[in-house]
Amino acid sequence: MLLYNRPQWSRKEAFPINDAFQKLDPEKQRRIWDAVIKEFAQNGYAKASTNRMVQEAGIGKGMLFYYFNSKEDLFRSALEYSIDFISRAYVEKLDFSSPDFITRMKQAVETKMRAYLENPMPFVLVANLHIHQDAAELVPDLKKRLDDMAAERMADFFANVDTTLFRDDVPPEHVLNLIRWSIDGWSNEIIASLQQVNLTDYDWDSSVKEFYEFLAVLRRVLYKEVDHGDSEGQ
Amino acid sequence: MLLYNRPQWSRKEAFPINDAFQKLDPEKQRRIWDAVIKEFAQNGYAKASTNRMVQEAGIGKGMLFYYFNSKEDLFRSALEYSIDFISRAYVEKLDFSSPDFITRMKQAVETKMRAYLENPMPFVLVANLHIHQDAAELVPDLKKRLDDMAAERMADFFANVDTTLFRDDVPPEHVLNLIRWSIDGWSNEIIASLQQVNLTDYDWDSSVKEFYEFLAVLRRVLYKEVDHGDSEGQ
DNA sequence: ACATATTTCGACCAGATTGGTCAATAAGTT
DNA sequence: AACTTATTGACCAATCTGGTCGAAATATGT
Repeated sequence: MLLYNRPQWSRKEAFPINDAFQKLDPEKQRRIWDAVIKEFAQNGYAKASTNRMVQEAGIGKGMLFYYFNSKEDLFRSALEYSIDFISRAYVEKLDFSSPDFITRMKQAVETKMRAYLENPMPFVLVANLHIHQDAAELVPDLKKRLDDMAAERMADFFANVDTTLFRDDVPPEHVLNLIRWSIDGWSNEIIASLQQVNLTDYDWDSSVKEFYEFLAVLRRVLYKEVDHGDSEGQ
Repeated sequence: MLLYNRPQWSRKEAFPINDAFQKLDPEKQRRIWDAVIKEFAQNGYAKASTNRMVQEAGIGKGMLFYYFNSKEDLFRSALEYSIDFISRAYVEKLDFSSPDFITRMKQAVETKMRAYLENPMPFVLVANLHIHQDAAELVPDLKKRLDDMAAERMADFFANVDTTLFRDDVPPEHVLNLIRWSIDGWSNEIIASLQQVNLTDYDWDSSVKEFYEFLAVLRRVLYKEVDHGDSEGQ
């Protein structure tokens, strides 16, 4: 509507020129996403400020509304981008082939760690969604997609686990919880300590080694006794 | 100073009349604290809105600045109140007399749960302090008091633990971590499920029973084998 | 070289929100 | 009645809000 006599140099309102953003230098895209997602993650939708976003991203105010047409579009795009990244870099790389639950958890936590280090903000946004109702209500479809994704992941995660590996004087669901919570606790502390130390000079090797030792301990206390010879491959 | 010739009906600026607030109906005090602390906990200092506070508390705007003189005073008072409550209802009730780590953890988690249910907002405020720099910077002394309190609690917690109770094919620090993380994971899930269900009709009995079973499992897998006969008293 | 198209900026807008004040009044107290 | 205390919400200047737009810079094509 009204398009016919609108001068061509102002196609702005005609349809979204998101492609202008896509054509941007990837580094700049990343800077913008970081600033935008961080602001939304910290403040939800209503209280997030587009002014602070452009300031942190180091771009002019106009550009944000040139790439995305409105704050609402921007939020939707930011969440879509986050879901895409998490799917691609984490969820789709999960490997449920092993029936050994600890092996599964190990693979999952490593994959998540790698994805988180490559691009942490999407994880933060999604994790904080549930405390910002206004944001979640704005995009019910995306919220549902996320919930479904989480539910499906959970189901896959616990499907076809070989519980006969577990010691049999303890109910298997307790063993599963124990493993889950221990590994969560471990990775939470890693992430917490990560935020205080420079990423580059963090001692990953010794951290990974500790993690493997920790998994071995879990095996020893929660699995059936096994003819020893170090069960952990790689 | 300046007190002598100031008209008595305006002692307002002379010194804080916090006592006016103290004399309030305790229920009203509580309503106000809930609103105030919630707003600060969610938004930090700068982004918290006194307007929203008075609206949620159901009092007139003027009263907030009558009880407390400024937003800054208000924040300080709110954090002091929170620290006091946490100390009184949680930290001071911790019992480190038993050398059995699981017994200690059990007592601690029960105490914290009770305190949290009685008055959750102070815990939320203190837990969120570290993600709101502006708030923490405003009251460096209180921040330090909190950090010291946490450090001291941690130290007491691990002091004089009888590690000979633990199975000796696993390093004791791993056993300690395993217990800590498992119990944290358990209580996190309780709190999460609590937020979706009506508090009054939550099935506490079965939840507590599950917790005890869970502790028994921890004992079985992490402690030395012991002549059975159910070790858990009460 | 020029002309046209695309990016980029930031001053600017009206409307909302900010922390804080204060005159008016309601509720107690003596 | 006289006086003190508690309470309100309209009001203030200052700041911030999402969003616009003209102008300038840059890229592209010829």
